[in-house]
Amino acid sequence: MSGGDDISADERALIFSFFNEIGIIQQLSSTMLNRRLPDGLHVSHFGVLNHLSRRPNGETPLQLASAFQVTKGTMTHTVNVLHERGLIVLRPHRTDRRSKVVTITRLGVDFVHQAIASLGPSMARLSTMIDTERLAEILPELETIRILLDDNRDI
Amino acid sequence: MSGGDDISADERALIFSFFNEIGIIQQLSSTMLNRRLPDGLHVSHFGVLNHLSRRPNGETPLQLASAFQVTKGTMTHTVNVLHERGLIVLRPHRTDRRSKVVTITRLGVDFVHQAIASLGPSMARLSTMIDTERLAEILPELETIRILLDDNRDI
DNA sequence: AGATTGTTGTTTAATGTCAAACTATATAGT
DNA sequence: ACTATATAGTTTGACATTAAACAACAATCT
Repeated sequence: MSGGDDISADERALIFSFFNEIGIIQQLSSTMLNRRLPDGLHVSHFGVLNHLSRRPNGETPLQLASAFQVTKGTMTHTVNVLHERGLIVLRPHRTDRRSKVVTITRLGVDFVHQAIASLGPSMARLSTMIDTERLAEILPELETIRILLDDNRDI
Repeated sequence: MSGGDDISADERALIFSFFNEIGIIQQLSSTMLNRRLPDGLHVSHFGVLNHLSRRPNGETPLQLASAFQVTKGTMTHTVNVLHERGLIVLRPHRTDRRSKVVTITRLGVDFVHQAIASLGPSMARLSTMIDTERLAEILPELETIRILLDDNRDI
């Protein structure tokens, strides 16, 4: 009886619909990307590599997990896969002996380029069909919602 | 060399960012919903039940798979879980003996109501933080993109 | 210093999902 | 009618992800 759960059915339906669309788009896009990615790699792997390719100093597994909003266990698994394929290097952290630093290798950079090339045609076709200006307009809204959800994980 | 894959790095980054935000929002929202859903049920189960609660005549597994953009095998699994828990009924299709019709049970309807009640407070807090008018504005854009991706699954 | 609490990464078991092969029925072509 | 092709649902094997328990180290408190 502490109140706060009064919400109209319309609003609830709106939020449900929003999350539903998000879920479907995610499923369609990741399935599409997974099919196009070289060598059986998954979107999650590509995402991490792409992220690392912009960070020459590397990041810790926990930073990666936080960036992609997956659990630590998931990132352990992802990092292992990338490591087994020689796409990243794992080094002990300089000051914190609990931690590690993940750095992308030459091979990893090459893979990112190759993956982007593989996705190129699909991206090009998408960009002709999607109004990318509209996309640019709603992207900040999505970021806002993402940050909001992130900050209220315990909700 | 058949052309068509000329796209600016900016546009590519935009599309990547979009899909990345979608993925993170999906992960955050489904994690949040999964934690709040009663009896260990998953968002995918709730989604199907909620869908069926609006369709008294039921739907075939394939229609459900299409509505949620998952494979037939995935929907077989989801339907099995719901069936084991007595939340749906499976009947043979009237005219097509390959097919089946899925209908929600009384228990299933109750579950949907219970789940919505469980999610109520979270939804209420979200609706105070998110600008729902903005949400309503971008929802059609998401639908457009979803339909576009759906129609170009082979891309 | 010593004990408590927090943080980083790993491990384990369970589950959702996919792709591909398969069965059964339906539809189309001849 | 017969054959070939298409469609609905299932099964199998692989894998990404999660939650929870765990080990090792760090930070804090007294």
